[in-house]
Amino acid sequence: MSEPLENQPVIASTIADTVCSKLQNAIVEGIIPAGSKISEPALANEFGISRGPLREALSRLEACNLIERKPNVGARVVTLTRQHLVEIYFIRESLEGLAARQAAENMSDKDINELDVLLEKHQQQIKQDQSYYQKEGDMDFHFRIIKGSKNSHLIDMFSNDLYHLIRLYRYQFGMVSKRVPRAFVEHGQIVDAIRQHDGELAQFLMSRHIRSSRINVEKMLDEHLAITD
Amino acid sequence: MSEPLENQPVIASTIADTVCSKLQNAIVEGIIPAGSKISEPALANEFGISRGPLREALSRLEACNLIERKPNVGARVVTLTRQHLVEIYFIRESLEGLAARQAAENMSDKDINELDVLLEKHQQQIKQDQSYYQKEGDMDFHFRIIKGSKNSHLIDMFSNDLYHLIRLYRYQFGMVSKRVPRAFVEHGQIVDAIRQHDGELAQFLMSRHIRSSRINVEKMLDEHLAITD
DNA sequence: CATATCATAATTGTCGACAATATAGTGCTG
DNA sequence: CAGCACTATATTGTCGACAATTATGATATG
Repeated sequence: MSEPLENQPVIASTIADTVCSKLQNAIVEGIIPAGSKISEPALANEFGISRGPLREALSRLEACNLIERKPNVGARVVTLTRQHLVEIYFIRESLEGLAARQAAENMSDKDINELDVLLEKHQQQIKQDQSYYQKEGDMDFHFRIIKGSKNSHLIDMFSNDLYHLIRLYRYQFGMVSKRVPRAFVEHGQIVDAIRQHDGELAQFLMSRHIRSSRINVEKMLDEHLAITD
Repeated sequence: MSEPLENQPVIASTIADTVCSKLQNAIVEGIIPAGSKISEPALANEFGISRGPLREALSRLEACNLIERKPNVGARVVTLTRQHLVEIYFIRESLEGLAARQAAENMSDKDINELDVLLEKHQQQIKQDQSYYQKEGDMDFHFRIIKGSKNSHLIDMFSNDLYHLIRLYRYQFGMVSKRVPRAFVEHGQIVDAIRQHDGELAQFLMSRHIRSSRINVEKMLDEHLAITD
């Protein structure tokens, strides 16, 4: 982590906000490695700010579960474990199922058309840069559905917590999956269900989509661990 | 809010932690009213602390969605709305369904026995103080199931976010429901399903349990609003 | 009288220093 | 040489003061 953390794109108003966003990206991208200790004086110095706003930023990082803090000891970037990843998948299977259902009930035709546009864009991306799609494109789609649910608390939970963790694991475990084409097809099915305002079907498809993804990831992790160990 | 906020029971290590807990209770119990503005100097003074740790506490309150903060403007206690409450119920229906399923899969016999004890205790409480049961007893049960899932991230999400919001709405909207006996029976059914390690059934029962509760609350709110408006 | 403008006051954001706690290293003892 | 105690160092927690921003209120103007 001897890299320029202080120049990373972001638009915010308070220093704590800015720094928080930069740190989020830095952690997700591994510039600050998982499990590493965070020194307040060092970081504050690196950003050229005081420890006050830095601590505020750390508070928010703790809230989105990117770091863990112990009183009088300090903060560490979370460690990535298979178990934690699987836990998140189960939660997503449940929550995004709900999101899809409510999206089918609450999305306007305009919203849905924009979803179509997104899918089309993704279809192009897949041919070019599977890695990018897998990291960000897929996330775009899922987040769009969440927002489509119009359930503001659900949207909040995602934005503050799961969003960053999902990105974190994607970047750090970053394994290219053969499931990308299949997943893309499933996205299409989900959008179809939403278009027909079939909440039950959308929920079923989304839950199964994420469940399949989880099983795939579990399999890949098992193989990978079997090799590295 | 001219009441003694500073003497409320809590055990923690850092000042920010202590104050955070006290504020959580104060907000839940309405000592600091919903929607009211929070003055940092005033509160810090009331607790006899500096603004530093107070701001740290406010950060955490924001994380558990008890207050909202705008940069350069300040913090307000969240306002309670019917829509928000319903959103939370949908999320609970989804998440606690998952929790019940995983609890059925992961709870030990010892855990389940303790659940039985809890139910027995509740049976006594119902006869004595329905109000207390409805506020805290019911919460105890649901939280116990969450913990039983052994899904640490799920437990975290509840502890930091939903737990306080549920209590908040219970206390502030505090309406006595005729559903208490019925709900208690449903709790028993859920425990039975968990005892048999029937995850699917436990999930179904828990989701339906919360759905029923939501519908009941919606009905009561409609009636109540019809009267007050 | 209502509205806009400006000066004042109050509140939030940020900083640097001090106190309390934990970590690291050294020396001592078995 | 291993393990423990103690000292020294570094880190975190807390405080009070200053800077930047926003809210308030008085005055002037249409």
